[in-house]
Amino acid sequence: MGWEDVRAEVLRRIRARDWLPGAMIPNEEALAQEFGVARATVNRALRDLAESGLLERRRKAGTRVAALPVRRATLEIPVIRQEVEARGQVHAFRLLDERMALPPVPVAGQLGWASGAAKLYLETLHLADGKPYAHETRWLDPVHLPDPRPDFASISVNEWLVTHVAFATGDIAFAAEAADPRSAEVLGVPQGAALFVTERTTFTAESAITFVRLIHAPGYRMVTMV
Amino acid sequence: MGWEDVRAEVLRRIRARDWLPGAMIPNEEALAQEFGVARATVNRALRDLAESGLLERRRKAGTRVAALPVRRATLEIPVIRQEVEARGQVHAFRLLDERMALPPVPVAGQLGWASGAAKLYLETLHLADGKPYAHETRWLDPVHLPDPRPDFASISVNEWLVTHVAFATGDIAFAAEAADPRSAEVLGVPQGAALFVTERTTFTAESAITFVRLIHAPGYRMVTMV
DNA sequence: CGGATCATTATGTATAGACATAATAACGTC
DNA sequence: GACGTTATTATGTCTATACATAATGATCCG
Repeated sequence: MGWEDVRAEVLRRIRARDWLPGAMIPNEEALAQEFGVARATVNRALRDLAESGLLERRRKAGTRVAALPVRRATLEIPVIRQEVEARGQVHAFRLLDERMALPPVPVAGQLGWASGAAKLYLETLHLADGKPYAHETRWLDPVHLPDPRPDFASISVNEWLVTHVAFATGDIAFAAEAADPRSAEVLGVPQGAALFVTERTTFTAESAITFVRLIHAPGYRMVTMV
Repeated sequence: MGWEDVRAEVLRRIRARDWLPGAMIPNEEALAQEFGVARATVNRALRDLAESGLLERRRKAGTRVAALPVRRATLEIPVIRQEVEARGQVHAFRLLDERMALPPVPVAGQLGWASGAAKLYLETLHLADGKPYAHETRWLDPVHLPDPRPDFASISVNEWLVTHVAFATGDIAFAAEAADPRSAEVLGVPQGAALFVTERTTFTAESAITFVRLIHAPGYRMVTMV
């Protein structure tokens, strides 16, 4: 009887509605006795279910089945190359543009960059089996780059960053947007087509490193299991 | 020195590039000695970092910093009412349609429903502060409903399901789609507008319960931290 | 040399016992 | 009855120890 067995049994009781949404369940001590395991084992199982949003736990108050479960799904956010290769396709990319320029005010603002400071702008087209897969536009603070700059035509910016710049925190946003003229041209779709967009901001402890927009080709779906 | 402190210190070393991507880190025993804690405490910390994709662990092979980290972000998928209320707005909904009908072949196929069997079709408009927030279309197997059916005009289908039907597994997909005539009319946007769509399929152990499409009003963004 | 076998090793998990912590419930006082 | 204090309780975490398990590397044998 391992902690996964305990979790499975608890999950079964929730699904079978032995324990109803909003109802308290027995405390760890009692469950440990019932299953004949140590309390730590029950704790591990219940903690896991709480992390995925099925249980709500509070000290002293006890454990209850979530009434309106906020399901937590984990999204895997791979490097594009891995994503394409996982589909059994060949990944390639073309660096379309690379120049120093003034970032738009909203971008500079969100990243805490002083307005009027030029940053590196990079534009890349990712291909899967030779067909457009995603249009990447990126603002990057060149402070984090060595001199001379890496050759981003041969190694993708993202992969260079993850292997050469300190791991970082950040946030990710997903949205639907109409294709602007540039993305439409690059991806070979009509202007105004509905495209899935991923925006990612990455920070080190002190300052913003980079802001990327990934505009995916039509038909892109992000899938997860619950 | 708790496990969160251990995690913080390990994370610091990864970010500071003391431990490079792809490199091995000391084993649990050694770290436990260094930090003056039990091995279980180190284990908890390293396991947590491995779950979020920053470390790769294999028995006997040891622990290494992920070379190309597949970042795992957790998405919270709340009930719409909670989502709207969390934004400080008032949630309301209108049941637009409720009837028995034949589900389209792709829907029936994905859910494993026999073709030719009529199911319940429900169409709902969710409002935030009186403005269109999301257009919900749903196919539901009436097997899971009591007779007579609940009054879905007064309690939203989703909330009725989570509180009255056994918890279930399922999958969720996100995509960008152009507004079809019906969604455009209901949400008050031009046809072809880029809309964010969430599709969710829910199963019990045996059979499919429901398939929902949530078509969000323009401007909808799904955000997560890493 | 190739391949099967076995010892070694790092992580994975279980255990009993202990103390910490947060939150509730009970109590006493005014 | 309202309010502040204290006791109680369930979860949270840590420790030391033990054994399980998977993967590697070394060894032995044909």
